[in-house]
Amino acid sequence: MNARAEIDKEGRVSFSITELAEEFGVTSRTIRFYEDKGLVNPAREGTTRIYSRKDRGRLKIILRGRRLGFSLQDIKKMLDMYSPESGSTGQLTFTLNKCEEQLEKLITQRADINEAISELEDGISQLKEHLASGDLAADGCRKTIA
Amino acid sequence: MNARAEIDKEGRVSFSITELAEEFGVTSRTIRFYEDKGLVNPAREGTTRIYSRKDRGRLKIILRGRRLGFSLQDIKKMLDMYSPESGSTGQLTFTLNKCEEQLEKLITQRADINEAISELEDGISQLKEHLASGDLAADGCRKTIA
DNA sequence: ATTATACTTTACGTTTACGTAAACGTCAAC
DNA sequence: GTTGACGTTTACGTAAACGTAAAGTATAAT
Repeated sequence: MNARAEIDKEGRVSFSITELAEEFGVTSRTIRFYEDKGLVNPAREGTTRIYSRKDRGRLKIILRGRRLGFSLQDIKKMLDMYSPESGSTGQLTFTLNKCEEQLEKLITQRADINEAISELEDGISQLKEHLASGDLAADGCRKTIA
Repeated sequence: MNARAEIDKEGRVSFSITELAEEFGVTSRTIRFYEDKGLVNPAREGTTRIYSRKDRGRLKIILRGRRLGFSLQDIKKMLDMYSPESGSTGQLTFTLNKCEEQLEKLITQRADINEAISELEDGISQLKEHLASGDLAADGCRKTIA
């Protein structure tokens, strides 16, 4: 396998902190903060942080977790789960339990979201009816909604 | 329609703050805090708060919003949307836009959650396999993982 | 040599969402 | 008449997740 076969656009092997910050739409401060909390651990070249593809993947997971409303602490646990270098059977079992727990939380959240979505959809169509029917006189009249 | 026909168990008409707190698993401090932020507005009997069924419904929405990771500010906006007493066409249109915006956010979140769920499910089954197969050796057992 | 650019650490500031104590009112029970 | 359960307001405290200077380092370009 040629090691340098994929070092152009998407096959990058290492990234700077600002590259990742821009790619993911966060500040470099945020990324350093995550390191402070033990969520990523990039290599160093002197003092400068060098992020591997794996680090980049972790960042992706972190930010998705954040979008889902998890705390950084939870996310740290989940990340530790995804890479079970802690080999003992006890650790694995613990990890498994945490995963299942997390899964249940997510399923609950999905249900919540589905409820909220249908309620919102109902609300929206009601609003549209309202606007369609009673829209005869008004100054700030703004109709086309699509 | 007999007005008192439903005043027993589930047909309650008013609630105290601790009743609601216990029902929803929060502290009364939390509920008062929500009032401070304008999310609920219970009646008063003297100084004591009296919560109607409608208030109770609002609380339910608030807490679901919280589970979904929304800020109280966002939740307040959403609540204001659900009750469009603001009659002008401009207000309604604004409300409609906000609703649709919110709907998109929720749909994105649902997609995120679905991703996270399947990844977690994969992770769980892998962990289970690992536990089932490699469970022969003892405590300090550390296997190199892919 | 200096300017520019990107990176670093240290550290105090800020917002959100409550917790927690202090100090008091009210009503029924003992 | 005081104990206890439940309610109230006021107000300081706190943890999480960064923002935001402040001040220095490193490298490349001018």
